[in-house]
Amino acid sequence: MESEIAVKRLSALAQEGRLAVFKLLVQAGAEGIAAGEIARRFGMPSNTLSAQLTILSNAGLVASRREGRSIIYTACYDGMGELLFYLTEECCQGRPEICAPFLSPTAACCPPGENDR
Amino acid sequence: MESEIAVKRLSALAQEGRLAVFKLLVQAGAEGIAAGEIARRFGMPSNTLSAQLTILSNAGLVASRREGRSIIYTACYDGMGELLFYLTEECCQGRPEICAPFLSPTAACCPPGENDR
DNA sequence: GAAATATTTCTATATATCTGGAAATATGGA
DNA sequence: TCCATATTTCCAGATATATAGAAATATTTC
Repeated sequence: MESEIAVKRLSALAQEGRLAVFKLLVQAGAEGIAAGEIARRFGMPSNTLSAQLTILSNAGLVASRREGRSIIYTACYDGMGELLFYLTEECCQGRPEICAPFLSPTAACCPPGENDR
Repeated sequence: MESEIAVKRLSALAQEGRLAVFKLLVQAGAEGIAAGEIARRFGMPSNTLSAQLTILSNAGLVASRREGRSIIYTACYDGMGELLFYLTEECCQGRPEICAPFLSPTAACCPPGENDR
């Protein structure tokens, strides 16, 4: 991953509201949660939340799909995994095999099939 | 970890310059690198770098020790590990054992003894 | 097609962050 | 003590981010 993307993802997560939203979506799994429902849970105006979701989405950390009138957001586990890998890949004098094999971008956080976008 | 600390750490890493400095220190290991040497490598004014290091330090991502006239900075692998754990701990419907056992705060990124503060 | 619901886009204001010049502080050596 | 080196602190201007009101867009239902 390029550092530019890593910074974008880190920035997206570096805010109380967005981090809370992201964690909620991470917990929610593949089913996801509608934008309105998220706003309701956090008592946030819908337009404010929409801006937050756009930032997370542009960073590749969440995805969305329309379902009727609602737009359902889900966490992108792959995007998260790539970031975790980037943060640790060159640890220990460039010998990532020591500490980060389990963090490889292909090692999905959730069981296969559960986190397909 | 409290979300406030997570946000602080994410914010600290969410900037090109600081992320590069942090990765450099992660690669450097326990030996660390002097502030001046870091500034030289990145062609950064010393006061600008100092501000960046202060932010990383306040976030608990780097530590420093004085050695003669120089101040040596090192990565805090534990602080990093805690953050990674926080980001993944409630993944998969609150069953972290599925995806994050290897990310536990006690699972050091580097071999034991190499990353003691 | 009109009304209700869900979400986004436009826009502006407030707030926070980034950067580096200049001065201050700390250490080591002559 | 005086000077050179290493780093930090103070400060201010430029830039970026956060928030939300109002209007616009999209979808379903009647």
